[in-house]
Amino acid sequence: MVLVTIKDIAKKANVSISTVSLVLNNKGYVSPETSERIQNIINDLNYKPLHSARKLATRKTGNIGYIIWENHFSEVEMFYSQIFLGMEYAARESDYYILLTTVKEDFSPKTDLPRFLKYNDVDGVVLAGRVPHSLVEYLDKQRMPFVLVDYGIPGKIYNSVLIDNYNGAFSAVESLIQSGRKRIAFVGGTFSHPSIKERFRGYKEGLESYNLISDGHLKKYTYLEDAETSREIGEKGVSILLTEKLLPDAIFCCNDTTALGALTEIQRKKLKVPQDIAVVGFDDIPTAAFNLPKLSTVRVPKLLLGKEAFKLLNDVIDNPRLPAQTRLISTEFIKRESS
Amino acid sequence: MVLVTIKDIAKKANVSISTVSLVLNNKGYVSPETSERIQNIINDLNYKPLHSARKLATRKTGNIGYIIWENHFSEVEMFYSQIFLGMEYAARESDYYILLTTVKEDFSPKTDLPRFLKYNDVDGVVLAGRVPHSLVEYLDKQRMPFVLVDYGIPGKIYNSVLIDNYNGAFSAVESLIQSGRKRIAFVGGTFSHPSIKERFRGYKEGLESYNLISDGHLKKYTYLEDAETSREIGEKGVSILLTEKLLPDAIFCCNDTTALGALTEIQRKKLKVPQDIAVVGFDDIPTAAFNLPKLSTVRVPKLLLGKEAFKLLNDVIDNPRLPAQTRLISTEFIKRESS
DNA sequence: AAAATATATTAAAACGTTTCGATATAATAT
DNA sequence: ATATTATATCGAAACGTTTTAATATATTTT
Repeated sequence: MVLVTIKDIAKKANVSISTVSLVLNNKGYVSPETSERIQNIINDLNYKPLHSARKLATRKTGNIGYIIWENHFSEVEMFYSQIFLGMEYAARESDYYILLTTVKEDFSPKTDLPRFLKYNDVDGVVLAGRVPHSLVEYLDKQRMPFVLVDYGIPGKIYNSVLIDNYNGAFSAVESLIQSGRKRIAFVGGTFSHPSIKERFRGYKEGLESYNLISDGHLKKYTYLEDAETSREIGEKGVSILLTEKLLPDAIFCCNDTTALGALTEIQRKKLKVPQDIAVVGFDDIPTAAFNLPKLSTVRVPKLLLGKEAFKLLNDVIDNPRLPAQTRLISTEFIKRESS
Repeated sequence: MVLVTIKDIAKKANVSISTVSLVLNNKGYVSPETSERIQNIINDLNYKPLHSARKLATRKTGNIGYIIWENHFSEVEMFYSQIFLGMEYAARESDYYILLTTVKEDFSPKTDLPRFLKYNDVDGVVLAGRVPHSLVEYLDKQRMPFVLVDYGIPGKIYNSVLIDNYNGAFSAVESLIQSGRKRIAFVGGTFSHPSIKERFRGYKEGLESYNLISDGHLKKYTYLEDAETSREIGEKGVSILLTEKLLPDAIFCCNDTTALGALTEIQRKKLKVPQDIAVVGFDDIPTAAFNLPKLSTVRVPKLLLGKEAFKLLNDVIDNPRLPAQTRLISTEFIKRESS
């Protein structure tokens, strides 16, 4: 027998197809005895309902899309793969499959639409990280349920799962202060990314609440470059900060990648970490723990981000008219060797 | 109008559903005029055939699975994500979606089968890297078409796409020799992985063909540890090799991760790379280019691996009785700062 | 005791395709 | 002119589910 169908089960159980379908979806009324009998036969014959038939009947696709910026998947970052994995874990408890695809920086909805959107093969979409605004607008217009992860578009409110960047940064700075650091610098990239803006705010207000921010502090001890975050930015930032007469004694970087760049540059300048300068990052990418010295950082629970995004998306799919909501995921400061 | 169906197209074009289907799949005979007329209407109404209906009728799932070992996805390695991306690119030219999932080390077919296998939701599977043998046997027994990427099972011949590890290693060693190195060491991990075995063979025969391998050379200058490759192995390997009276002047590592570990340990011992010791890795993971010094390595074209795996799997799906074949992907030596 | 409701099961329609075989005409070979 | 073959189109069945409405019986409420 090549394929066991619902018909086979029905025949063997001496019931109609409908009844089998009812126990399959446990809907409606079916007596406990019949139900059990059918269940047993299903197990015996190892029957699995054919997805495509089911989808055709229910008019669902059973897929959800996961879209990230191509560079985020190609480059060093494991960040977005972890979010995906979190989603995949959550999806395993459900009937959904996740289709992962990437979009290019210069995305245009006319020409570059991911296949699963073009062919209507998903019931909803998760977008992680910086992502083309035109894509988000497109989804919104099409009334395709979607959730943003670790990103937001200024002036717009969408369903999203965000990192508690502010408190994460605040606690990192606080830890530096408590270990005696006084001149804490900031190195960061693209301010257009709201996460980074928030991290900067956490940094600033952390200093303020300990009265460690004098006039001109930010001017002296802040290096911001309007580019995608990278090791280079970290290196450049440090080499500029180290020209100050009064060296910073700690650097808070907008993420781990930047922090790793900062570390190499500091070491290249023959300074000791953490003795001369402490460094802390943000994200807790795997490399952070392997680096020398091991990088102190703010851990972002990536799997949880993915899981929460999946759950939120499901809520949105089930109830598309819900007002947009934001779920905040909190972080944890991890003290290692660099601070 | 909520959903455009083939019926709508047929009605508007004054033809039968069958004819529309024929142009959709360009099969059978349909006059150029009718065909064009139908095409235009399809475009006008932006009609997309419903996947689930199509799948139901054709008895295909339209999916292919991509399975990797969980650690390979969670850890630092971007290697397997890149292979996935190569597949995804190739899939975009086709009708297939790719379902990515991970399996655990202690996999058992009874309990841990990926959903898409359990529910028969894929037409074939690509397995990348080290992967549970029981899974491969299961697929083989089920006659599920599959392709191994960068892995093989001793004594078995399966459809696979492999890296030309031997020649890659050979050329790396050759390059070291040509830049004057004489005492070239090898540091590596799990010999149970056939790729590493091959890399070792390339290393050894490279030395032999230049007569650089004296009695006892391998004993002195080889560090092998039977564990998953890691930075730690690189560090440990170096710290042991550096106890030799006659220090090696170059180290060929079985992959970049190991090489990065080797580099940190060498630098920790206050030796200069490449002046005192040259280091070369294998794979060309993104970090290799960002490290200090930049790591010389053997580039493995990961996207190509993925693409080729996808193509081979398609061939196997179309013609399941084909004898198993192996496609070898060649590498390229990338000279950077570490050699 | 009748009416209303809860429980249990089913037949048949619907979901949107592909494909097989039938039919009809046009072009080519005998 | 007749028989073959190539071209063009279509009707109807099939793919394996879910769902709606109908039917029948059992239980509860009036």
